[in-house]
Amino acid sequence: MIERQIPHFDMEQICDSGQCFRMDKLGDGYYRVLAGNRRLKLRQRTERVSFYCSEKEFADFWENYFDLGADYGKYLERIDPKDRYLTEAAVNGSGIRILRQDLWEMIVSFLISQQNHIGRIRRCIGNICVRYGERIADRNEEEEAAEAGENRMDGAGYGFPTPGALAKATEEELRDCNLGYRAKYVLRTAQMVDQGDISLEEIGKMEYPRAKASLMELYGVGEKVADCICLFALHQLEAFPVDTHIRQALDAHYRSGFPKRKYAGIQGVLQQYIFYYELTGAGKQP
DNA sequence: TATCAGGCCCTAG
DNA sequence: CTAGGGCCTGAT
Repeated sequence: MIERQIPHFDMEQICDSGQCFRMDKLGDGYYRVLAGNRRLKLRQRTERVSFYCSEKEFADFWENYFDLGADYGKYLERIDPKDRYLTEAAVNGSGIRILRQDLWEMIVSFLISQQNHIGRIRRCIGNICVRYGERIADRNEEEEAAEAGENRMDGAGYGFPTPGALAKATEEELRDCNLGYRAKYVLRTAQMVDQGDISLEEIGKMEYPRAKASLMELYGVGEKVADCICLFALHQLEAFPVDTHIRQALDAHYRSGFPKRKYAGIQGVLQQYIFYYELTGAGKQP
């Protein structure tokens, strides 16, 4: 187990910020995180965080995943105190971090997220993991899960399916996973990637404008989804996804547009503060 | 019973 | 280039 004192880190906020659909509150400060074929349990009490994994796994993967090398105080300091709305939103969500997630996993997750509810998004993703993912739970974890009474098929024992695995699916199978009309988006995109029509490795090296444009060549990926992928997988903090919630917030508080110039390079972080504030904070109601 | 979710595709004009 | 219809499902 690894223990760390981490400023500006709040697992509950990260869970509810909606970047990751495979992260769960287990209660009593415990959380479960699934990423690719990895699985982590952790516990947070105030700023003290315990990671239940080896030093090596922490250093090789999770430290980077949670973006622990970044000083979010620097981002928060740049917020104009005269902007009361943004200041409140940032204080409200000051423990959010922009996770460094897998590119393919984000592509599929945000294809599924469109015009959809969080609960169903999570179910859909769980379904495709169970059906097309690799079994990853070891015996200990299975026993723990059973004890915790979480035996439902939520995909917690499975890794995220590869492009090849999803490319072999049929649209009907994916519809059975409850994807609805998004099934064809996931299928065609998986086939495009699997056949090498588009290289994820290349996209991973691109700067924001080219990466976004390339992602939008994928079937079912529009501007909003591309921005989510750029932000949550490529860690391009200049990406500023505008969904219906952000749209409403912008209309209400930034009639002349969000001051992207002023916040060059960190707009994505601020978008997360606003999104989380609109969803869970006082910004919820007009 | 309608509406609308963390949109996008496609077709008309 | 812009506008608008259609799309799975289910929570409210």
